Amino acid sequence: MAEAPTRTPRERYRTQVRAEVKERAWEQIATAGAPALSLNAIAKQMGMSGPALYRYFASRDDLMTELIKDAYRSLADTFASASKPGADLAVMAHALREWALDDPQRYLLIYGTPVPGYHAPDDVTEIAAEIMAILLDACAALPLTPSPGGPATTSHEPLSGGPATPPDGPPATSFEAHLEGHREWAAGHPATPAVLHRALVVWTRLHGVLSLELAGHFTGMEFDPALLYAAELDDLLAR
Amino acid sequence: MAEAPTRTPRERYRTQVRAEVKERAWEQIATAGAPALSLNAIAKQMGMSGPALYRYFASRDDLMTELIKDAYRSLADTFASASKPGADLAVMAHALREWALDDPQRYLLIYGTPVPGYHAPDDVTEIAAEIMAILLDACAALPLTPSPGGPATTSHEPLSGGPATPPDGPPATSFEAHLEGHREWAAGHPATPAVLHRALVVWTRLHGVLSLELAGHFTGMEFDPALLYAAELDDLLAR
DNA sequence: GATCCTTAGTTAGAGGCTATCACGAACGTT
DNA sequence: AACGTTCGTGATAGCCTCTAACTAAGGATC
Repeated sequence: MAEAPTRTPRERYRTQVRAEVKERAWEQIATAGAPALSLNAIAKQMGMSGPALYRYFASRDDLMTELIKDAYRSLADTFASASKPGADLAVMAHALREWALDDPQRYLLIYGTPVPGYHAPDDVTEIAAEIMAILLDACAALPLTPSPGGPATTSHEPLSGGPATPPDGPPATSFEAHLEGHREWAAGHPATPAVLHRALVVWTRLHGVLSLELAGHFTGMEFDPALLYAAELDDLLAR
Repeated sequence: MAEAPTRTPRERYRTQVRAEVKERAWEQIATAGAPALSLNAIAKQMGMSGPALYRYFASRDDLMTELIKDAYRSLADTFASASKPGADLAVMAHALREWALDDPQRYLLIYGTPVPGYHAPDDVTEIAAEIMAILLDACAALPLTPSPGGPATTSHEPLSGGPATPPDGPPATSFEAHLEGHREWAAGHPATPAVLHRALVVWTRLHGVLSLELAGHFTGMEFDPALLYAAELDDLLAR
């Protein structure tokens, strides 16, 4: 979305064309899915013929990765602005859902089926890290009150957070112990293993509900996905 | 996978060719993704030219939906055989993960990005219902021991299961109350709202971890997804 | 066994797509 | 005014899906 500051009228025109191409691309993706995206069709829509667009995008894949980057950027921005005031995880989760429902295919472009060998370019993983940092902040700011964590009945380990394990205490579960030794992905962020665990769980659980909802796996069922999402969020905030 | 019992040698040959086509299709999907599936390429691989395969599959989409159905069938079968003895949810979850990792694109064909307007045919939704029934059985058989559910500190509602709400008691959370009025999707299954909720949560949480892992979103991070999956499963079994 | 019908496979072809190339036209700069 | 850069064109090659007409082979029937 954010192009370089246009100077000459030529650059101005160029960026304007690129933006229009992307716009039409998003329309195509929203209505027919990413695989149906066609540079050719976009060119015809814009009144020019076929190969003209190759002056603006090196290839179809090039356009795709740029769209993916824009999607990440958009997500990071909405995430950032939702966490502005007090880093409330609840409003972030709500913003995430709004953003996803606003354009399901955009969400799925990021979190849906990838092409098997795909490896995201560096600038994209940077934005992903930016998103993760925001999530970590929000999880670190979370009041890790005791709440559940009664005496563990079996070998089952509750998510840490009980009275015996304050937020900055030692890892309370084996996975958090594992995280203590594998936290390079959160390097630069002063988060305890419990916070890392919390962030991962927030991510996977919200994505789990959202993904199935967007893919239409709840359509036959009559319950309201929003309530399931809210229940999961509630459970995440309760512990 | 399960073709009709072949009688005449002609039918025999026909089903054999169809099976080989599907096999090659799965190879293509596994290596290049579903959008790259090409009837033409498969035909050439099999030594015949172009349109020959249209005698066996009405269209590319026809082949695709049949592959999707087979994927569902395969998942339902592994699920069923994993729940045979005592319907242990843990072994089912493990079987699910094994099945998914065995062919990520097959999993993603079911649970990944769909084409926007897609509506699954009836025989597919039937298999999906079959899978859900197995999951519901397993969740109903779960020992819903008290465990967490201490005094709810805020307005947050724990997943029901505390001493005050036995498995067959009244709904303990607002979402479960909602489910009580929207349980047509589990019609024919004598499950309490708490069990329905549990089934949905098992589904979404395991899918959340699995989906992100298969899509490669954990690759940059050094932790072991298997342990996160195990931790989530543990948490599901603990309550 | 000869006939006939069904099925399997062929080539040809329309129309879509990505992508490259060579050419002409417009533009801004010098 | 002349020049080099940039933009758009048509032509072309090579994929793809899918239809149509034709041929060859298989099985059933008389």
